[in-house]
Amino acid sequence: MSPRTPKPADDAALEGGRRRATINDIARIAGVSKKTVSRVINRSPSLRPETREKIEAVIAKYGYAPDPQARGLAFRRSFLIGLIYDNPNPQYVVNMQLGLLDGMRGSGFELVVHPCDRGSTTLVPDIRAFIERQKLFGVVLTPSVSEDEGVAAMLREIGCEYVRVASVAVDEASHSIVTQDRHGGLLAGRHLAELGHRRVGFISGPLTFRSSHERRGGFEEGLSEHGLTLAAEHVAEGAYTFESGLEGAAKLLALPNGPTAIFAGNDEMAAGALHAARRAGLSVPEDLSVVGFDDFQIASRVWPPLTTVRSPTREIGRLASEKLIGQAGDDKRDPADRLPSLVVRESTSGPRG
Amino acid sequence: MSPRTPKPADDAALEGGRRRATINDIARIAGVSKKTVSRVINRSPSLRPETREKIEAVIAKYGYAPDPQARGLAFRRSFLIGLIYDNPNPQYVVNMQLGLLDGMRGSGFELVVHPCDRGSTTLVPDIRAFIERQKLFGVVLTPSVSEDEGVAAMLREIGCEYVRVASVAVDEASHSIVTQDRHGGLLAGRHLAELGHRRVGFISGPLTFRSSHERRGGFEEGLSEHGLTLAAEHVAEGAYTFESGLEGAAKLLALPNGPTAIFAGNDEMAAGALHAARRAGLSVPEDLSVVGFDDFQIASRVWPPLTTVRSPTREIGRLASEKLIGQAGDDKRDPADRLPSLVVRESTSGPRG
DNA sequence: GGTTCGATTGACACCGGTGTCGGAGGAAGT
DNA sequence: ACTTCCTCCGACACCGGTGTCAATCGAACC
Repeated sequence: MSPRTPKPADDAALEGGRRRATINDIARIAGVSKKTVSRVINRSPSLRPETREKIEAVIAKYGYAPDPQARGLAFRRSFLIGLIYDNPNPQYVVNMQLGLLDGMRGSGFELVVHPCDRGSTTLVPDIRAFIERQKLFGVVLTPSVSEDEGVAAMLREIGCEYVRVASVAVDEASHSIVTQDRHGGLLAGRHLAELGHRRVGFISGPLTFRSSHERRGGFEEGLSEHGLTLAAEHVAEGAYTFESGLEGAAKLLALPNGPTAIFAGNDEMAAGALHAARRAGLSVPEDLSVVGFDDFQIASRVWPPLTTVRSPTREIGRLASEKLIGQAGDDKRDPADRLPSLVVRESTSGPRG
Repeated sequence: MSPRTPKPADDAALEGGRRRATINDIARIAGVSKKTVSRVINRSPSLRPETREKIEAVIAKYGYAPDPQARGLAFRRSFLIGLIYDNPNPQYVVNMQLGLLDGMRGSGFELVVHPCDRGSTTLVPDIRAFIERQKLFGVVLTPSVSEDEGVAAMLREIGCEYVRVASVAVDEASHSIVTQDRHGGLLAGRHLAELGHRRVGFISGPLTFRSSHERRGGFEEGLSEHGLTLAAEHVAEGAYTFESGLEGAAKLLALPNGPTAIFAGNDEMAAGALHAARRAGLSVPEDLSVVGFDDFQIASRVWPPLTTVRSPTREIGRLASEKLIGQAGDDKRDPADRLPSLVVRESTSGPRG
């Protein structure tokens, strides 16, 4: 009937917690304009401390939190972070998500996931539509989409914040996080060399992945520290899949003077190598040592448990989201936490005899 | 200088694709009010077909898509779906996410992930804050949070749409998707009985998970079809973890007249059972048959590859999101697709002798 | 032919925030 | 005492949609 509901009724709902407070409520109760409340929310410096405190008290009392949608509408930008990935390994994806969420906690941002297919002809427009539709604040890209320059160019063009996680610096420092895969490969190479192996093999990931080259490069570096080299015929090209690891290892083991140790580009392929060894009647580690990469769950579930390189995926994820929302800065943690490390289990030993 | 920028300049940006069209642009160009454009977006029935077509043509020409934030603000509800989970298995989580995205494709909704800890004392308020902050359209809950009545009560109280994925109907049909774990257990029981085993063991998941009871119940049902029963001393309580599977199996294998076959509540525990058998000097399947549940990657990576029950997680996820956004209905797929199925590999055979 | 009525459509306020700009008020300068 | 300047704050429009309600229109009615 009456043109406007009387305010007291609204306030009752507010007090009772049946209605969330809005900026108007806070402004009215604190006796200021909504713009001033907005200034408190956005940490504007030009505010008298008393005013700020008065408003903060009211905000605290009513548990007010600004509506991200309304704020986003006015800002022309949402408070959502997109994770764009094409890595099919579930554990990688989940660890990355957990890390991203670690870095976003308490920031008011949310994580929206967006798997994609790098082989798709509509990759770039699809990602673009995703970003523009939701007016994403920014995106995190992981390998191998993170290595796609077409996608990166589009992101720059539309002015979307982004962080690319990759095994080498594929972009300027503010836009990339490097995973130091080379260092991981080096640890694997050193380990096998130190155990006394002379003939070692390598099963690479797909050559379209930078990490394949980095892991191999580091591996060769580790070997060379001990005067060893990686013979070309002892390298098999895999695809980061179990089956490709099985086939690659089978090929190497069929060689007349094959390797006594194999470094596989990831745990999945190392598990395949274990199966290949079993089929060839070889026991691990006595007849063949195997080293993996990632230290995902599978590494400790297979038999024998895999010696592998642990990659700090979750930590990397945390860094990525912190960098994206500009909360980086005072990172007091040891940078060594971000380096891959070697986890020695039972799949490696010195060569027989 | 001038109070308003002349429109022509804006239109140039629009034509050039440098500016996204808004409802105002469409209305102006189509020569109608924005409210009428809004009506075509929302499929309002009271619109003359010619008007609708005229507007749709303009929308198509400019590739207009409504801004979810603005729409959400007016609707007091976002177009985000939350996935709330506490299942620590990466593959489960990723498959579920993929399934949810399958069901949401083209609907304009996005998926926001929210892992949680069911043991936390602030579980309910945390989830509530998550939902209210983003004004989520709805949420999907997976085990075991999906079985929490406190969470469900809160969801009903705040009027949030939700779908609970669980192994039994924990809520009314419109709010739950049941995974038929009992049927999966039955397949495992039948399989082992048909192979000729007489003494079989079971390693359960945590008793706080409904699925633990369902899988066991189905298993016993399958056994009983062949006149077998599950002896109480042949049951070990696990926790769905590799280690608990290892310990549980070790306990059963140490029994004087232990089981010749073990059904583990999931693949992780089955992998643990494999390790326990190896440590006990038993070979699988000759001395011990092992059956898992889930058919995650690990099942085919261990040695011997596991006979296991495949759960259609991705399919379940698709159903969940379709139900949530009300796109269910004409599902012409075979309902049998949603039933667990048995995948026979090399970890099972008849008992020795 | 005037009236009634349902089907279409538009004007306007509103969702809950932010940007712009101008005004009030006190301190400092002359 | 009168400017001048700076600090702090509010009025108002706007972001891009939707809800409400009234206006318009042609067809059907008496």
